[in-house]
Amino acid sequence: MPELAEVEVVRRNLEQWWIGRQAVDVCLIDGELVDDDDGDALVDVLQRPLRSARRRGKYLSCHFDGQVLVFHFRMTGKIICADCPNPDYARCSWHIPQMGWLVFKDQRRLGSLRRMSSDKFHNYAPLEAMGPEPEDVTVEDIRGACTGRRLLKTALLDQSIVAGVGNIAISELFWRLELAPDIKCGQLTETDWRHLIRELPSYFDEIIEASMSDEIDYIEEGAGDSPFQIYGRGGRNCPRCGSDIQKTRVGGRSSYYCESCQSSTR
DNA sequence: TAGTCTGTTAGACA
DNA sequence: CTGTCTAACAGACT
Repeated sequence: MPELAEVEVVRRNLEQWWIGRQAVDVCLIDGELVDDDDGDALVDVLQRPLRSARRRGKYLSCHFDGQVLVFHFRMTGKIICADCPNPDYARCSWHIPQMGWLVFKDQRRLGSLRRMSSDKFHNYAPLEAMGPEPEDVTVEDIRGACTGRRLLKTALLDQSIVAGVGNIAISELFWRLELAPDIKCGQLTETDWRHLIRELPSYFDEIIEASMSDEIDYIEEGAGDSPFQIYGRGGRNCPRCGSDIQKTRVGGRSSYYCESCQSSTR
């Protein structure tokens, strides 16, 4: 569940489920989740009242008095609300009375959970290195960070340039902007740049809205329809012009695009 | 069995 | 120095 939008959905759900409450029980299921000697400290922090849940790029931070827990979900991590502490792939669970078990699930176990003091959090290196959020980024921020020969896709996936953009967002954004999947930074017109900057925040806003669930049981994936127009829809029809959606590889990752709308020659 | 996957990073290479 | 590619992480799925 790993792009900005999905992390933001988790953050909003945690605000509903957890803020002002405290867990009365903790199950640390996967010992490798934390450093060997830090399990007890993690269990202690998880039982303090949650003060706030914040997001920066794809990072989620949970703030307690004096302590912070920082999650990164990588490819398959997520936090759900369940009625037991050990559903499949659970790595750590904590029980909020009247609410249920909050479960950090992570099928591939690439995600991470770090505990640190509030002081340390304020200069936590991975967050310091993070570029501006999509709503704050400017044309100069992006253009200044990449030369004309660089793939736009690669530049946008670089978290130090813009925070939170993932591989799905790239396909969706490029389709909205009618940009070829392998367009280089130097090939964008002034208008393209302006549109990109404008579309970035609105894309995420829309996906967040479409992905939100006010159910207390936060959806497992796949239940509803995909909010995506292009990603994962190879062979189907472009919602705009009806042509076939193609799948290709750019910058080592899959890109979906409409051959007709997103022509390479401009 | 081989290829794939919403992420990140180190190292090889051009 | 720039930028791209691959492998690795670890596991499930097709």
